[in-house]
Amino acid sequence: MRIYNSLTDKVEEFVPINEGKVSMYVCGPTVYNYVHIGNMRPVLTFDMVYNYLKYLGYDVTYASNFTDVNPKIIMAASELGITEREVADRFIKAYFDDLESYNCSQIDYRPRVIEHMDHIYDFIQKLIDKDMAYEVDGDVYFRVNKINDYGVLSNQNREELMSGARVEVDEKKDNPLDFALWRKTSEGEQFDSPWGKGIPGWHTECVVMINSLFGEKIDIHGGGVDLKFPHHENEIAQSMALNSTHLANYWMHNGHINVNGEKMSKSLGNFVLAKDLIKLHSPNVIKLALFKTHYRLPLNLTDDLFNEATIIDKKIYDALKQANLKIQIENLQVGKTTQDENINKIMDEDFNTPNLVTYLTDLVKELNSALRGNGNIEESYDKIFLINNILGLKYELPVMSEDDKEIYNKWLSCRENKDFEQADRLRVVLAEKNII
RNA sequence: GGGGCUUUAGCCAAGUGGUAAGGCAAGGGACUGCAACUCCCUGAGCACCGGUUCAAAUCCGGUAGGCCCCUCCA
Repeated sequence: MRIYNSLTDKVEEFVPINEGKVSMYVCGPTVYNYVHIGNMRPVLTFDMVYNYLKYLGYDVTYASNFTDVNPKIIMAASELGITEREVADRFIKAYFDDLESYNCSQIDYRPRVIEHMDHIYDFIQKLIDKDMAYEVDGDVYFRVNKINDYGVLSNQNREELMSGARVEVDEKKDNPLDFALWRKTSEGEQFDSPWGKGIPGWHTECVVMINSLFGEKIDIHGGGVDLKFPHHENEIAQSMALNSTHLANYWMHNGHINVNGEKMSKSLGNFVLAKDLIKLHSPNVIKLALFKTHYRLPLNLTDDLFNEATIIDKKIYDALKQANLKIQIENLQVGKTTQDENINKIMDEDFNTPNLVTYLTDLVKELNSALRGNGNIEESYDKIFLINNILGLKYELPVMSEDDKEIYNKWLSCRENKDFEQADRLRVVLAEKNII
């Protein structure tokens, strides 16, 4: 198994910290609104990563957080006229609904900032004690200068960052690049910290959660490419300051999603919410559309893309449905094939899902051919399901009762005897039961 | 200004040194009592320029498009 590691910008052999086990953390949403399709890409991508690691036999522990303490939530609360907790609860609920409608795997941990406040205080205090951070007027900032390889993830250096016109100078900071670990607030929800009332900085929660759920270092840390800098860079800086580790051995970043060639933005009004897209396309179609492109590349959502995915999805379904029928009528034994080296060969190269989708369609072709007497139905069928499980594709196939089987056999014999009138009646019955 | 990604047929997209997978669309054909399903055939020399090499879409340098980050946007 080889993974592209953003930390080194190389494809590297994956070696877990503990043999046979994988710890994985992915930055989750700030729950101040419904998630859009851009938020769904990491969800679906790392769901696939999780599924593939499981397929390989790893014992995977997967965590993804909710940012439920954040200035955006304070703003949303004031706009909606409800409390910050109500905002967070509402959109966490909506997020879980989205995950369900997209047929996502259940993951192991869903930490919230609110549950980790004490850990955050401890963490920040330790940084202050080590002089890696300092308090000014109720704010606490991290000393970026103390980290030698600051910029290791995003390939930037302090000097260039400093000279950049975008860096605003804040009188309170020793260095303009220093980032807030704790911020004094005067409005909205406030927490009583050792440095006064306020809220934690965004970059701290992920490190704290990882440390308290897994320890000082995990195997895989994931998220959208936009989080590389400053968010992930700052997570690494804090972890280096306290534990002298880069927090994760493998950093993975998924590319962005555009819609019809344009970046999603509020001003363009082209935000595609996850809950709206799922009304237009099934989860299978959306996943196929996504996985037809490698996770690291940008992805442009268009009608053409979804049309193509819809056709692939239907072909898979049609073949599986016919195979399923034959399997039940002829009592074929499926589920015996649990590994396929072709899948490994494809996926071991940094999760090459475009090639996996191609292989999937090849297997569908094989299955169709087997259904016409040229090949092994069970094996092709099993392999297709191995891939479906990795990509998170779900197909509901009809289960036939004894009666159904009888009707089906009768239909076949009527056709054989050229009793087309009766055959047509039976065909309608079978079609209504979704059996053919 | 700095960092990074990207450019392969009408469209989507693999391939990262050895002679261009696959899909969609289009056209042609086969199968078929009817439905549905299925199968086969047909297309590019890889943005451009230069270099390295016996050999480059693949490596190096440059030019030109597109995109992302440096604004708590995945």
